[in-house]
Amino acid sequence: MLTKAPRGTRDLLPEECAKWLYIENVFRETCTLFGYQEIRTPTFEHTELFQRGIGETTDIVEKEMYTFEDKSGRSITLKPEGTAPVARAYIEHKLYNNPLPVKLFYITPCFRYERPQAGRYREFHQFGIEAFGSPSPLIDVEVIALAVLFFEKLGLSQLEVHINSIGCKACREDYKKALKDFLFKKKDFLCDTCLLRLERNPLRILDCKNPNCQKILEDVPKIVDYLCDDCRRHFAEVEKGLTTVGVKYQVNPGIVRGLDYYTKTVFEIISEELGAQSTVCGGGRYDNLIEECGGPHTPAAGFGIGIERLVLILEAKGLIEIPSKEMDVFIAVMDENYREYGLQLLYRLRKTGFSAEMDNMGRSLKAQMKYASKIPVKYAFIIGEDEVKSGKITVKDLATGEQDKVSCDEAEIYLKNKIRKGC
RNA sequence: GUGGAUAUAGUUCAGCUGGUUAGAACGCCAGAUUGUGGCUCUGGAGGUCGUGGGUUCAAGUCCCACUAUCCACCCCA
Repeated sequence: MLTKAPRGTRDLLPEECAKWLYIENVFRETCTLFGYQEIRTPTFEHTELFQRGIGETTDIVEKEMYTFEDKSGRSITLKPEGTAPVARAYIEHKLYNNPLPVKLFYITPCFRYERPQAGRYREFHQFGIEAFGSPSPLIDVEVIALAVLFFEKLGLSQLEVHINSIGCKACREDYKKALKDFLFKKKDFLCDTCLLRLERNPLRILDCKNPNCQKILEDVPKIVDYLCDDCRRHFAEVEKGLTTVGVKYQVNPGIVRGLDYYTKTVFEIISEELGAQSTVCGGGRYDNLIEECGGPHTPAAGFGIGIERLVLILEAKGLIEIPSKEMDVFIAVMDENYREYGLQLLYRLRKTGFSAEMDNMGRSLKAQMKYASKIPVKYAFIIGEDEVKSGKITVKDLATGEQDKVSCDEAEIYLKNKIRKGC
């Protein structure tokens, strides 16, 4: 236990960190292009926020939250998703006094107590964006388009965009009733979990994967047929907007999303590279969340992207760039007598902006050279008796094996000309 | 929470029906006549065989429990 990360968590070793950093940079870049600004919210919140925001009957709140009491008896929960905390911050800091819409993005760890699986961890990370204050379908379009552009920048253009509308409060109730009536007649053919859902949350039956239920669902009433005029118009404009900005999508009536706060547009972006967890991005519009959390009526929309899943896809497709960790210089010294001379040069180079390294293991010159080529490093500076006497360092290009003599004073200039960097 | 598979060096694995000091490859470290890497050769370090019980003269090898990992269900990112 002592030497093992807790179940469902993991360490990102340097090589993996480099990949994450690259992806994060692409995400930040994309968000900036769309005018979204970064926000960072706490790792934990009052439990109440998630109960109220996500919904008491959702799986997340019912069985997946990391909830505990702190030393003064407050109920605290590690954030299971990113939207509710951002919504809370929006209200707390009265960001609605800014010119609307307020557009924010975040990169955050999330925590859910579940059995780990392919692309599923107990601590996982999300990229997300939220746009507050605009009821316009063009915001829905922008949110989806931002995700799509982000994936494209990473080289992923084959991902499927599935969209649906689950209506507003009013039309959803009508639909739920119609759905219940329909399914009630077929209840003998539904699986056990769907029978439970029939009472508690009938919408959830729509994405059941049980083959028998799937068959029944073929003729199920579709929510698009129950949308009110406003919701119908909204959805049509989302579709039109997506087409205008060149986002390919498909309408999928099965997309209902597991969080209670969604209204109108919901969407998922799916990859076939992931096993059972095929959703890499999920989001939609949530026009009531801010008000339910005690803020002014504020329509909003956003998405969350699972970073671990994204990395899995990029790795499967060979699209992940691993930046070279090659260093500029290794200073190899003959023996202890020349260490000080080398050390001075080492820090001179580092201060100038060259990455430089020197032996700290008491290795022989030969072993130092061996180590230098393993790091790896572009140039080895060799310092011994001759070099110190003449003031000229032996420089070896480890790629070609060629050697040069360079005045110690002009080492930076030499490097600058060779690798166009620093100074 | 449910089901299935797995658990041997840093890594990937071998170890047949239980039988002497648990192996290989790669990696790591050090040498190959003394101021230099990548190739080659030689040597070395490194394993409570997931943990705890049990069966047996004897268990990495059989049985049980626990833990962890992987996969799937549920649900989601």
